Amino acid sequence: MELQVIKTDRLYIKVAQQLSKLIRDGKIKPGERFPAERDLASQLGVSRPTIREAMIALEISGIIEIRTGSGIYVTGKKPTLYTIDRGVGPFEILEIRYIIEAEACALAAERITETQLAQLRTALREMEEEEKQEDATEKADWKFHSIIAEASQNSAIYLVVNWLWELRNQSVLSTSFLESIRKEGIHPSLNDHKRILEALEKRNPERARIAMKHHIDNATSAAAAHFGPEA
Amino acid sequence: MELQVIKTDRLYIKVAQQLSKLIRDGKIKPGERFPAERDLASQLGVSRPTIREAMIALEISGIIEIRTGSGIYVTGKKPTLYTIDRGVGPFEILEIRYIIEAEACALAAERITETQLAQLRTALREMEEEEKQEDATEKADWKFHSIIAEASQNSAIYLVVNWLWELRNQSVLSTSFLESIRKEGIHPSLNDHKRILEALEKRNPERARIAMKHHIDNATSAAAAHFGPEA
DNA sequence: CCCTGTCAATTGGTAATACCAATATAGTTT
DNA sequence: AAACTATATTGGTATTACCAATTGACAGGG
Repeated sequence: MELQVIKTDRLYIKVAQQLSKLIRDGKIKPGERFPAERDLASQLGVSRPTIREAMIALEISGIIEIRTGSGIYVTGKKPTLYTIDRGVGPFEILEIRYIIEAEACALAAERITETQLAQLRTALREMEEEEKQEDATEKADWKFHSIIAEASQNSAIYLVVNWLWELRNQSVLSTSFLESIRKEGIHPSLNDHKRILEALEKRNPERARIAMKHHIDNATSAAAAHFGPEA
Repeated sequence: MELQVIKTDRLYIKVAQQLSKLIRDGKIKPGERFPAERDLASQLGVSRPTIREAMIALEISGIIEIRTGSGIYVTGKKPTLYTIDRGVGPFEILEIRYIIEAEACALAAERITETQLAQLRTALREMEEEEKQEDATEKADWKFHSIIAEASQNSAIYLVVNWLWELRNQSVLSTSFLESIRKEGIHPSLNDHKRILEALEKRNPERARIAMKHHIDNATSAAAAHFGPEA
């Protein structure tokens, strides 16, 4: 018999759970602002430092955004994975994306809804628009991949894929790497994405898997040609 | 031209980065205790609430453990992924593990060191010992899979695999599910793990991939037989 | 009527101080 | 040597204060 350590949750954790429940229940919608810290403290019967501690937990999970002098806003983002010490290199990101996004694509081919197909078409059009701009942000590219992860109907896959994209965008190493790629005119291939979409429209898991692998292979080759494969 | 929002980091983030650097640099080793909050505040020239806010960030990344009345200890864990709202079901965990751990195993077959092979043999022996106990915790099972993820030499894979295991152990739904499985005498198959180890010893990626897929298939079938596949 | 500038109120950021509760350590007693 | 007690050290939470950023209201000028 193994005894478990009795550890009561700290107050800030309880408060954070309560506040995230307000968001989950739709009481405070994306874009809306929380009551001020002082008001929340009063309503919940806790101190302002405790509210601030709870807000830190919510902030780093990504579901709120804190703006000094303005307020605390619900981002509308799903809670994301978070790591403080990011030492993941760009090729490691590509390698794990090759593994996970290919299979996510195959699962999506079986499980995708018509709504999600329509969303993918929209994202593809946005990518076409983005490509005309000089310093596009690849928001549409991320959206495209995020919809596929969502269509896999596995929330762990969804969380991990979005974390990888966030990692890719936040990492100093990765962003300077991506900026160099952009300057050299290397863009995510629209043709690759069109093939992915076609495979999903045909609900063909094998073709979807192959199309996504091909796409990430291309991205990896482009990166390797730029930096060399050891980066 | 796209303007970027100028946003300075908050003080607690700067402090958290500094403190995690102390750990990374080996200044404070696993098991060791941080100076008291009051002392840290004095040394860093910030207030105690700011130290506490920074510690919250480190706590939920898993690299420190806070014990009331005792102190703040370095856990020795690598920073883990963290999500507040865990809605990932046990079958979703198994599904993504099927995807990622199989490929991690194939990569490990190419990249594993003799030291890691020795660590795997030790973990296997510990699993044998654990199986004799009535309420084993599967620590050795986790260790076995964690070593393989590490041997893949992809830190993103390592982070995600450990996050999945932590998710599996922390989720209320998953732990009650695992407890039911344990009560019915369903244990992780030692034979499966032996086959995985053999494939890694032979440095055969294809056999390693197949062995890991077979193992997770077996775990999924056992779970499905118990709960039904919609859980 | 619209735009700009100013001021005050509201908001978050950080700090200092206080007190409570949990733990650890040292000393005393059995 | 072990057990018990007391004290010091530690984290947990709260109160209050002040600073800085933002927002909104209002007034004045074009």
